[in-house]
Amino acid sequence: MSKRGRVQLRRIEDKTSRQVRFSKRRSGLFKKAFELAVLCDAEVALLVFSPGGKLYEYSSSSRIEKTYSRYKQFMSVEKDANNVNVNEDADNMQNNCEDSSNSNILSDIAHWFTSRNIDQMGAAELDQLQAVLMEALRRIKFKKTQVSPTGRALDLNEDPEDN
Amino acid sequence: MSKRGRVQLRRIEDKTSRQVRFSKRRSGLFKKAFELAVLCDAEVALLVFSPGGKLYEYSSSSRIEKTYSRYKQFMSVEKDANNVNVNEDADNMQNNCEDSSNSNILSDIAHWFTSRNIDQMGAAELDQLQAVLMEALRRIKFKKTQVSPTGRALDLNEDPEDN
DNA sequence: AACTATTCATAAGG
DNA sequence: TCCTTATGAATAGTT
Repeated sequence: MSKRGRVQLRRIEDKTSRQVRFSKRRSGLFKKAFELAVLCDAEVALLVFSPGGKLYEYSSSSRIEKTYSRYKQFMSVEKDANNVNVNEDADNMQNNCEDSSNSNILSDIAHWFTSRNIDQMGAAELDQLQAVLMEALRRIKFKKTQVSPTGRALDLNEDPEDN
Repeated sequence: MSKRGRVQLRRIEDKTSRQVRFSKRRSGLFKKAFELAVLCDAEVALLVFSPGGKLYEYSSSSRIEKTYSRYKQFMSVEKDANNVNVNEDADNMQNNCEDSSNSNILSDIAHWFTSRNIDQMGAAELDQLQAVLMEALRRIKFKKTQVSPTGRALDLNEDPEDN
């Protein structure tokens, strides 16, 4: 008997034993995830792809998507809270308004995309999404008239009103 | 000394010990997740919300979003495979292709929006984002010609065909 | 937060 | 893949 139990924390090169360890550790991990959720009343979502590309999932809530939405929302709130007026060089009231409108629109779109699949949308939702996307495009165009980081001035189909 | 280590698999009622258990088990779980990813070369994403609403996350890939996109894609492929032709009135090969392309584009856009703030993008990124949005709009329009759940056919006059 | 008795997870082998 | 078992790891209860 050689030494058992010890673990070297690096990728197991032998394919067979990697596969075996994956099975064992995967079940252990999912068990722990489940226990954490039950014992501690936590919301847990776990996604695992095996090296072979097979999917294993666990979610303490009804669906992974639900937890992921909560995650996205959490992140966007964090971002909004941290990001308050970072880039202030050539700003004025109007500029600030533009910027925060951009952020809101982006959040809205991100939320749209993650909460719904386009394949499941009806005509009304498609209309709404289309409107939001077009608005986002409008803002991008506007933004392009404001900045030209690569040096060259960008052509503008909207206001030639730069900082 | 009473019996140690033994676990009853149900919610811990005492708030303090639930909190303590949560901390301990959470770090154990994250460690295991990390080890599985490294040892077995798996892709792992883990989201945990504590009962108090605090977020803990781990992803073996660069971002949770990436793994989630893969998950969505996996699911939609599964769905296609299991569900062969469920809503099939006017479908053909091209239709199916369109649908899976939609999913991919949505994931990409969602990822864009959540990983970057438009205010921080340079011209090149704005170009790229604009292209992606326009492609999304194109697909929405295509979709609209296919379905009209509310009865009416939808017109499409907007084409932000410039840069 | 640190300790320790105990249970749990699992590596190696069959 | 499943079973066994020695060993290391995790952790519940205590301080």
